[in-house]
Amino acid sequence: MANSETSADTARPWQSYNTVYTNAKAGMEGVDRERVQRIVYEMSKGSQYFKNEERKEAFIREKIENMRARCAKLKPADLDHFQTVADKRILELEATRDLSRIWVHVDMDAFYAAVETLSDPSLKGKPMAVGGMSMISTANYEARKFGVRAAMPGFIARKLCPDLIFVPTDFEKYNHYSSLTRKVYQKYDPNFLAASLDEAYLDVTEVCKEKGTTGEEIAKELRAGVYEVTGLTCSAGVAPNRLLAKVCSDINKPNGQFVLPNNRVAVMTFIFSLPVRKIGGIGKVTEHILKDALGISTCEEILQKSSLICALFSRSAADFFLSVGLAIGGTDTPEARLRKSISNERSFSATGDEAYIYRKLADIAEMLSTDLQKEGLCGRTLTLKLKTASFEVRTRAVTSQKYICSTEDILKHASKLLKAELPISLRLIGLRVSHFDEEKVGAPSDPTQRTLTDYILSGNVLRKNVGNQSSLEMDTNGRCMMHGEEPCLFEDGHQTSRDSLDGNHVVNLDDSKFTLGNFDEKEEVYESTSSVNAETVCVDVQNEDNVLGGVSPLLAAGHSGQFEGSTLDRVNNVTNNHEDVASCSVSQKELLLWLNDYKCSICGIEMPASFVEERQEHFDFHLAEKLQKEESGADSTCMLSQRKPQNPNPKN
DNA sequence: CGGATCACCCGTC
DNA sequence: GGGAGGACGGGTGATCCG
Repeated sequence: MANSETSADTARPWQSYNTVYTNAKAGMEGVDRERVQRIVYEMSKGSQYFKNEERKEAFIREKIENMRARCAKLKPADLDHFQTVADKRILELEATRDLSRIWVHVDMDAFYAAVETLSDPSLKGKPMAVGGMSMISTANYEARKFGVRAAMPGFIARKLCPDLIFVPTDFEKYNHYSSLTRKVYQKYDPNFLAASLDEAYLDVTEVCKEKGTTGEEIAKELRAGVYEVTGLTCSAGVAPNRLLAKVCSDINKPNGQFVLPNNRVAVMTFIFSLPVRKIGGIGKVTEHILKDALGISTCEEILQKSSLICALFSRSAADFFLSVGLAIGGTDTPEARLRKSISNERSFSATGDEAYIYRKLADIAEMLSTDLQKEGLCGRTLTLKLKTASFEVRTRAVTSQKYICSTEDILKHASKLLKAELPISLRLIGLRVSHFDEEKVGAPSDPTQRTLTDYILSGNVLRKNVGNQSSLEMDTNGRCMMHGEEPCLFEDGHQTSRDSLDGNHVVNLDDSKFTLGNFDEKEEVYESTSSVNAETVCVDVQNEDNVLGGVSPLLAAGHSGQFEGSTLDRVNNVTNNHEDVASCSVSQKELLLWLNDYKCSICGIEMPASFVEERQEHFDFHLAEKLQKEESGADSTCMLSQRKPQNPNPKN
């Protein structure tokens, strides 16, 4: 073994190579950690990738040093002040606690691998991974015993487990099984949130009441149901909010469940012993920062060091951490959110060949344009992403007046951006379009758009008087994505949507909830406990600035920006969201048509989710039908022109 | 000074 | 034998501009 690189430990250098692959994860019990770490280290060291990891690591260490220095400079008076701030926030957050809901988080066990085993039973019992030499998506439990894990490059996995069988990914198959599971979820919560193909959150409060049963029983029943229709096992967590449910589903994995009762003592006991890393939204870096800058490893320590949290982090970040410490997470059914960007990127073996690079760029531009047109979107901002041969990532962006979506326009801007970076040796090129027209276009109450929206919504998708999403799709961060419709259309029935922080990630849901719920009436909880009003916030800013002025100008600036930003955002979003609703992309509404993600709500035809293009066509058909009836209205052209797709009458 | 934009970072599956 | 993904959203600090 070589031990040149790291200075920390001369005998066992790999011990200081912090890889994510040795984290505690389901199925990792009994893994020879040291062996895994050593092999990963030896396969990695000296590579460009490894060097880049070291560079990043050094950067984080520096950041941590800065934070420690800032901590050290805090005087007792400052600490007092921040303790006061923290205590106040904790009280406010505590007031938002809602223990009345029962949430279930369902997580399929080694989903892709399990599906592959289902279609090829000979794989059963053998170590297997879905993915290729460059990257593994999922490994089955047999493979995990060797330390093989998701997100690990295949060639390292093979070294860890020479008999490992590789199976290429097949998303159509996973989609199919995913939709089968969702039909089961639907029965327990028609508004369930799909977090990914293999994960979902269900609010089973109502169904528990109806059936006079417990969350535990429901979870058992639901898992049995999933097994029945798919032959696949899953695990579940039952808890009063999503943040906790997610943690709980991991506890008895695979094919198990864990129930956290709806009482404060149980919840607090549970959260206190939990390492922060278990919380969704706290990854490797944040864990590292909390640990080495603040000495925080468990959730309990977050509360113990709440003054430091408030002193060092922005308000939104501090709020997130504090609510984690309090085990407060999302209990509402969040509104659908519209897509904000769309992107496409590809890796290839590093090259400096300009002709090749330009060709790749053109390919990606084309794929991106296709995706945009599929969604009927155009955007003003184009971002070029490059990863150099040394794994350094750069982004370069332009924003133009015009909304673009054609391959030519994209390529034109992208080439310009790329040109400025040449000469360069690259291993990845990506393009992203954002700043969609939705955000600007459309009067708040354009009658035509309203009509169309109503039309789509009226497709019998609505169920209970609260929440009408046929099924919300959440993005990878646990945020909710389209599929459903917009909050302000059902404001009246949707009052539950303003608890503090969504458990699944740091902040924004919180902000958007404010705005979407729009703060007129019915603000019981927040009104009294939190500084919702712009005036209050501004006063806070003044105070903070004054105090902070003597401590850390940098921090003070950060704080004030934060406050003002969020205030403004709220104001902006109130208007924007109304506009969004009115002008929401037709295609983004498309899924409203598919009951149970399967059956057209208008004509009843059945079409699985994987028939993407067929569905689009089918939707266009209904759209055209509808538009023909209504076409007399001139306003509709405005909308059609932005929405692009193959509608009967694309004007300009 | 405030808003818009940019660049970069983090986290998730 | 070398080889470390793709897509998305959010946060934040810097900088430019009017």
